[in-house]
Amino acid sequence: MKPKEKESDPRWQRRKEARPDEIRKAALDCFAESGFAATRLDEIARRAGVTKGTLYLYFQSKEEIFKSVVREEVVRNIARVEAIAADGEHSSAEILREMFSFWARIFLKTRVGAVPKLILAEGGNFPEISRFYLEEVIERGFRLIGGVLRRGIERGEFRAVNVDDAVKCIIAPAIFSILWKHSLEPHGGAKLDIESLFQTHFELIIHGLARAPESK
Amino acid sequence: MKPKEKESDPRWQRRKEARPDEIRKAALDCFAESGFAATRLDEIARRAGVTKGTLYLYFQSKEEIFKSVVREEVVRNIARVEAIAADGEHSSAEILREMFSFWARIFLKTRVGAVPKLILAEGGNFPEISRFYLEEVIERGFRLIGGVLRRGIERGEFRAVNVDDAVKCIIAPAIFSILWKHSLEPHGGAKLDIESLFQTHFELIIHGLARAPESK
Amino acid sequence: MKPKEKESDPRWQRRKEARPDEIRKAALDCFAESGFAATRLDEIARRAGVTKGTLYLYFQSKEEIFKSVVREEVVRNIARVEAIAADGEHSSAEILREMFSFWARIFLKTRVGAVPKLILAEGGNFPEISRFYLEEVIERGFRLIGGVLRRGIERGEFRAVNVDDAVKCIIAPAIFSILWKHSLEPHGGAKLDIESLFQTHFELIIHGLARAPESK
Amino acid sequence: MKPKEKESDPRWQRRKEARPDEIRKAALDCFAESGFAATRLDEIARRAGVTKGTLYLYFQSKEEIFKSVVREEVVRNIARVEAIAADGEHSSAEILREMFSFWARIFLKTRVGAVPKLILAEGGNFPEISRFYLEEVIERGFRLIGGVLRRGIERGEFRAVNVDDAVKCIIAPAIFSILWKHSLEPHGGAKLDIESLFQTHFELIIHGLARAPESK
DNA sequence: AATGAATGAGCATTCATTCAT
DNA sequence: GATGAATGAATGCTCATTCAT
Repeated sequence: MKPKEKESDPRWQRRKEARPDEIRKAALDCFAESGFAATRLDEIARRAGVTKGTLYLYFQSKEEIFKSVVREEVVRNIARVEAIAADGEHSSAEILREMFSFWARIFLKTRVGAVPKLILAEGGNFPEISRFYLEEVIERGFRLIGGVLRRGIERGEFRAVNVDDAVKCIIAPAIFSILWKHSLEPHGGAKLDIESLFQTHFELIIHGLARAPESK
Repeated sequence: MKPKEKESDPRWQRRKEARPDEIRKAALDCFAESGFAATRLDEIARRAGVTKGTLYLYFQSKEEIFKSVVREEVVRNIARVEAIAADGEHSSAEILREMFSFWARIFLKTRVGAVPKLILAEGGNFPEISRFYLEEVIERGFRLIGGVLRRGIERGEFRAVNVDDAVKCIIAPAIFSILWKHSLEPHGGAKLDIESLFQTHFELIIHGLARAPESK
Repeated sequence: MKPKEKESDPRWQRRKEARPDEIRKAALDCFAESGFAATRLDEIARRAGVTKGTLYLYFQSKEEIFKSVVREEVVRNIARVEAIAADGEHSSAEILREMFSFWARIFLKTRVGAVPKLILAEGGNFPEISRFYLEEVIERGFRLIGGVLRRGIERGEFRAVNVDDAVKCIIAPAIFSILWKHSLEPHGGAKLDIESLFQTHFELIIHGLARAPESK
Repeated sequence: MKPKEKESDPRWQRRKEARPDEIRKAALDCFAESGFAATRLDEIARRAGVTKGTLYLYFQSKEEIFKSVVREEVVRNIARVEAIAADGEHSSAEILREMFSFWARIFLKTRVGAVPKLILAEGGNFPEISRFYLEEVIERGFRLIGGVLRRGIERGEFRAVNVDDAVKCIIAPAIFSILWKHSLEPHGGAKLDIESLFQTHFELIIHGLARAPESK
């Protein structure tokens, strides 16, 4: 036995810290598959490799698990997007493209994409979560993209469109993508070629936004 | 008592036919507000002005009510959109604009808008419904818009974009609108000005689609 | 079958009204035997001849069942005691004796005696119940007996003792009796001869222990 | 770290012996406040300054803790009461008064008073404890008081009453006091003036209510 | 056709108990 | 001796579904 190594055993240290994360991971999987209400704590526990009681060592309730998942999986990505937007060297169009690219990598290739779907699907029953998500994610994201658009308009890169609306038009296909991926594709929807969609969307938007320089 | 007049009372006859529709109406309201899982049959019955037992006279289960609501609310709108698309006189851009207008009128101003939200949010738990909706509504809608786009490209009105992708880009803000209206606006999201959003979207898309006629 | 007799079938009518009462009866038995916390809803349901779900047709929660039992079993006896006390013809001593007699009949011969025990045992976890019982039963009872004592003192029947204290001294053996009956007698305590105890108590209270030295 | 000094540290040695007592003390507090069922081992451990696991070093189960508390808190007081009763010099009335005084000091001013309440309230679920308490405390106490009464009657100090009943009448207000203090006073019951109550009780018992009509 | 009382399987949550360290 | 993470059986409560009337 190795009772003394407790502190120094790296496996132990990892496990101890890892437990809540494993639970969150399992929970995200379950929530993504079945939604909040339809997810059973038994199932989360099973996938996390613990028992139901253990969940309550780390979280106060099913709802707290949900909140924690949302916070943990989402907030950690906000800063990254903000970093992209803060880039001053590239053209506004390139920044937009980079943001799309990030979105595609993070939200479409990982299970995190389920979070926005969850918010839309069941946020109604969790007003607090909705508000939190609205403030911490959506409004922050809108501000970011709005900033890039304004910058582009000021620099003469873009036409003077209604920025608030344009932001939504730009984001909409990204939202559409994750909903499609999570809700329709598994049930017979045609496979979505995200790269192609974003490429086309980017083209449309840029052509739509761009001042026709030589026109006139 | 007047048990005998039941049959001959015209009001009764109308009611008799109307029952399932009233239930569907009540159910749609409930589903739209709370989602499928969180909706109680008690509540549907209450709003329909009947008792819980009565629901089972017309529907086999909660799930069947859900399916029926989706089917019923959907089929009645398909033909209308197709009629608009079939219009051969106007320019492709005008047809698109007209379709947006229809969407705004029907899906955003009535409870029907809840249906797409329901599909996206909880379709995962009803593969059959998802498949039905996919085939009967989404693919049909895609084909419609895709047709208009191809027509526009053939006529030289639009640039030669990837039609499949462009369809999604065009539809996405409409989807976004109903999700926002149903899931975020009631919980603190800024009020969405649909008219303005669609106007901006249309502008962007048309500029994005349009061949710069004088360029070159 | 007799589908038409629903209204006129006396058994049906009785059953319909009787359900909550049957549940209360079963609940009182369970509570008396095991206390509030240790009583299982399954057990109450079983004894009432219904299922667990049925309990919730008539009561909102386990606590509400408890409250209802207390109210129903206790309040209905208050008026009777008050009627006894209102008697103006008999001597104060006779009224006291009559009250003892009532107590013995009701609280010691029926399961109702468990109620005070429950209050004492678990009232701490249900402050609302404690307060209710205190106001509706205890203070009302104290006032009644206090009234008789004051009447006796005014009439010269009794010595001028501290009425508030005397009330408690008079009631105490009655309380003691039900606690003994419910908590000790079933586990080996000697069988309590209530009649004899009350007789002795009455004697003691009226005449005291001390031999009146100069009398004789 | 100082693992080696453990053995030699006098404070530690004391602690070592004190552990079970600290646990019992904490447990008594909890049981007194919430009753047996509603008391959590977590809470006992917290108040005893140890962890839940430690409880199982000293006691086999929650029930064993309960039993131990009752036994420990009770035996230490038996001899004292017997010493009082053994007094041969004073009058029987004075001995009774002294016993009341002891009761008031010990059972009403310290946490020990909770023990009788626990027995009465939850003894039903612990037949073994009830029997133990009955034999070791109650019957012994009854014998003591009964002895004093018999002595008083033989000496001509008291009237010839039924001794078995009289013992209960004498003890009842003492029981009543601790029940009131523990169960009703904390939830809105009027504050009990024990000194006054016992004084009145003593008076009543010794002299009774009735004015001795022929006395002088 | 309509009712609504009754059902019972299902689930989140609690907590006494265990045991590896 | 002491810990505290982990357990899992137990239980109050919900709600879709049934069926006698």
